[in-house]
Amino acid sequence: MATISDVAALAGVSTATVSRVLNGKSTVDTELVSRVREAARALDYRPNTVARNLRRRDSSVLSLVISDVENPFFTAVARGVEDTARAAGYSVLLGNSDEDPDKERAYLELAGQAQTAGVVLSPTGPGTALPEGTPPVVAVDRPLPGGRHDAVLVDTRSAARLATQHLLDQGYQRVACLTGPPGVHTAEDRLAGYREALAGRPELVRRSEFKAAGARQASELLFGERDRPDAVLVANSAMAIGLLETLAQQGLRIGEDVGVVSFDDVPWASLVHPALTVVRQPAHEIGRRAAGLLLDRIGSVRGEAHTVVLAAELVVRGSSTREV
Amino acid sequence: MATISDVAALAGVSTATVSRVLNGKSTVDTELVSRVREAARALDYRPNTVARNLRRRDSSVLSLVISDVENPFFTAVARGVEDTARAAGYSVLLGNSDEDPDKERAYLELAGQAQTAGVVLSPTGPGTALPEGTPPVVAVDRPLPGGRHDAVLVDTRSAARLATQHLLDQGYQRVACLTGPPGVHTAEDRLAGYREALAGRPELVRRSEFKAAGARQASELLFGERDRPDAVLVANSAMAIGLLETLAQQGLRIGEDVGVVSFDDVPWASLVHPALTVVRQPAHEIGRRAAGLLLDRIGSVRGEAHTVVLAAELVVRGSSTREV
DNA sequence: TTGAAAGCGCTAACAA
DNA sequence: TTGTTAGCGCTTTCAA
Repeated sequence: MATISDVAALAGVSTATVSRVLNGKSTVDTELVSRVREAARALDYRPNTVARNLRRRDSSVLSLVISDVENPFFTAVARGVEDTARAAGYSVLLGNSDEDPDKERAYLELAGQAQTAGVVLSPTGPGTALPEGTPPVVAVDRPLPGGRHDAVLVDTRSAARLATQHLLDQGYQRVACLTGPPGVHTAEDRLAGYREALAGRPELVRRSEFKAAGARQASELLFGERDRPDAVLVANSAMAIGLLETLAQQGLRIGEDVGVVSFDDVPWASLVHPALTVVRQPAHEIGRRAAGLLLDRIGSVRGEAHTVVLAAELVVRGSSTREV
Repeated sequence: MATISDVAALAGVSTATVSRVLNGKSTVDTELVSRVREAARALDYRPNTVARNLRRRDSSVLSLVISDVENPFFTAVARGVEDTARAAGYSVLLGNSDEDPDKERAYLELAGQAQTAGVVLSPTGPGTALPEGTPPVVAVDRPLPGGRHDAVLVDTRSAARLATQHLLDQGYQRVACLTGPPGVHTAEDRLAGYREALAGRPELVRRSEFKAAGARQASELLFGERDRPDAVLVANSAMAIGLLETLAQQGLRIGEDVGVVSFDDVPWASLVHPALTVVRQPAHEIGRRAAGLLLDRIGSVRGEAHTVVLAAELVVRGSSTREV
């Protein structure tokens, strides 16, 4: 690979001039500009971004640390981040923390050491701490403890309340809530919304990790008991899979025997029968807004932390009604 | 952030000694080792990987350029890559080419300029060219033209043949193939397998991009014609969504009226009714093998290109049989 | 075993 | 407008 000195030598100028031409800084004689351009082309020169970043003490890559790459919600967030990052000339380094605080920490360390310009992070839990040297952070989906950081969240509590209320309105009597692990903000928030809607009715709560396997186990317990629920609010789409598998296995008809509302609209929601009623979160927009906030923060270090709270939308389909 | 000089100053040694201690190179007096260690801890020192990479002229990050982050197949490949990369002390820079050769090129440029140690790439198409300065590459899912690069592929042609044969064996008469864009290797391969199984019977081929929307359009055309197919082999899970939506809309019963086999086993395949018969590709293993090949290649620059071809498995469920 | 010194490729003061 | 020079933070000869 040709270096800047090779280009300078071929063009008969100093490396400083080459740098100026290539970065469009200050003004350079048009004659020299074309000589440099030509030399660069002739040598098929590409600037070494590592060297550039070292010198400039920043870079044009953002880190994105998410808790589950196989979750379509986070995948859509990632696209949102990538889209606005790209438009601003940034690229995105993705890390999958897999809900593991150790992995999360490793990726945050990397973000700092690798001179990443900033990070979009969906924290694994309340224990998330930012290592020394971490660049500006925007939290998504879940807030960072301390509230000193920008965040893009969803009003998932109201959504859970509305969803639960909807099930009650449809005549379901024993509405259960299948939510995520204790301490995880989204899990607690959805649970809180559920409780609000219940308004004193007996509650029926089960927890598992945000994966299909855990939700299947929890569902089996839930429906193995004497006082079965006749409706379930489930906290994400992976868990919905575990729940629906269990219902099918037990011969329970969705909608008719058991009303279901799941968080996250997924492409297959309309393909199951009856179609799945969901709480649709604006995942792509979350990513776009987060990247936007981060870019602002990188541009000018203003003080206050901004928290953007987006609304979720209840999309009613067949799984939450008996009038099929 | 503390630098290596700060540590050296505090420990009363040279930066060279600090470097030696931190990298475990050559032998350093135990006394000095502990002084350096302590100084590093006191200052909460973290090496600047950018500077290190510049000097060492390599790095411990791999690039992964895939053609669609929202496709569960590629997401699973990504996990495979990440898992083995992490185990070897590498991290992964993800780029989403979105089937766009320009984006792909941009990410490949980045991989080279950012001194990435290697790249795992699912090429967008036959036009994919590697820019000057691209590190070692291993192709996944689709081969790179020229055959000079390592690749991890799936024998998708045999799988398509078997899947088609299975539909014929089940008594379907007019089997159609809904495949990807012309020139895309996987699209052509699956089509070829379909044709082999047809063995002279009239073929019925439609193409679209590998997305739900395109497949829906194509399906509408396919089922709007006089001579409708009574079975379809569809080339990926996103396209399957478009197809199933169309069938539902037209009131056609899956399995009974129209047999369906789709590529890629997805979590929701068993939730639709009847459950979806699929060709299961070992996505996670593809990722693991690709990362393994890449790490080998990075370790020692041996000549020959290796191509690993993995088998796919037909998983028969209800959508491809009439005996529901 | 240790330190001095050079330099990875680039950018940014500072002079000219 | 251009070139000279001094680093960014680290690793690695080369001497001592």
